Amino acid sequence: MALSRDQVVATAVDLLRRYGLADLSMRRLARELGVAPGALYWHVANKQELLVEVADVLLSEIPDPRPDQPPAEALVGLAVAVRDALVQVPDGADVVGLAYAVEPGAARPLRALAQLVHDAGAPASERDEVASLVVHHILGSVAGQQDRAMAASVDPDLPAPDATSEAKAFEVGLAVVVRGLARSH
Amino acid sequence: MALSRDQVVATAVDLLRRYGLADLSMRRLARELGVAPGALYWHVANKQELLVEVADVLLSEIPDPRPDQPPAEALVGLAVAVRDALVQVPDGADVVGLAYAVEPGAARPLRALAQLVHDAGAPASERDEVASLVVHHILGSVAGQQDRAMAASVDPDLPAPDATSEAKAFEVGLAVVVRGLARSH
DNA sequence: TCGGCATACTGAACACCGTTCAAGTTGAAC
DNA sequence: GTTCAACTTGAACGGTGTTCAGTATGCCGA
Repeated sequence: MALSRDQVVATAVDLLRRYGLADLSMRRLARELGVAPGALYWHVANKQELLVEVADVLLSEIPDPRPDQPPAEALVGLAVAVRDALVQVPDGADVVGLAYAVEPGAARPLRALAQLVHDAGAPASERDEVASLVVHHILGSVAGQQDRAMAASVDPDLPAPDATSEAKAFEVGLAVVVRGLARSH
Repeated sequence: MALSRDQVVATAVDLLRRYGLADLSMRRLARELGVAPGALYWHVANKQELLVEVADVLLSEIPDPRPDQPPAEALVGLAVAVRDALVQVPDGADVVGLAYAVEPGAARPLRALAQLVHDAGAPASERDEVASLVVHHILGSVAGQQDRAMAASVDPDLPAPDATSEAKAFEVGLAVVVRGLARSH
């Protein structure tokens, strides 16, 4: 059976999940699919486009927030959910960061985040600015935790980061944002 | 005269400033110094270490905040100064982001930022968490602006980002953080 | 003045990378 | 059975970070 774009993207996601971004090369991906590297370029324009697609898949698995919660609570819940989804994936923050730079509103959870920022008190004119503050906080937190984990695995003198307290630290920053949001007008 | 570590780092900074991270390869750097690539490894353990040093130089040029301002104002001023310094350097956010991941408190301006976060109302237990929120906001904002500029230069249909309004957008998010920081009750 | 020695550097190689493209192979429609 | 598009190959182009045996340079004690 012929290769399909979806198959290429799905295998890329799998490779990322298992080995991280450094091992997600076009050549490695082709080998995994039993195909010559050039074949990938029939289905995908270049690696960057592929990674945007991969980011979409990662984000698409995050459920929508429940509509019955107060907005501030829903905002925190969704931000935590996005963070949780991305820490599981090696280099998840880098991949999504790239995609977010290309088009910030492409993925549904990120659009929902912007909406909740508005509902939680930001005027419409500041919605996207504050949403990107939250997104950067998520991506920075994920990248930081993963970098520290990586550093600790290389140099055993360094303390391995604890997932729970990293998550707590993230929520501290998030709470400041939510508080600042409530005090507009 | 023999090469020195400082000379290697300074030339790396220069190359970054002029051509960006993609053109800051060990080979290119060696060519610029009139030396074989292997020679660099006498002065620097690897590229990552070099980039951390480069980030230090970029940040070291940022002046300390004036001590007579109210903390919230000083915090905004310093954050804006750091942002301003980094937008001038192609891929400045990536380079500093890498260094920040390795050791968050290495550069003086970032330590000062954490101090000001405390002065502006964060309890000591939340100082570093909120500081990293601000740092991620800075780096995300810089990376975003530069990515959009890059995208616009490739595809002329896209709007070129306006530096002034990008800076304004950054300050909107920053203001939310500062507001959330001000002592509750 | 000579030998020895640390410092500094070269040249070549290793094992990769993303991307392009002429030429080849399929498989379905006519 | 032929034609035509869809798809794939194989080979190449021009890079990348890093290693390391060997070579040169300059200083220091004898």
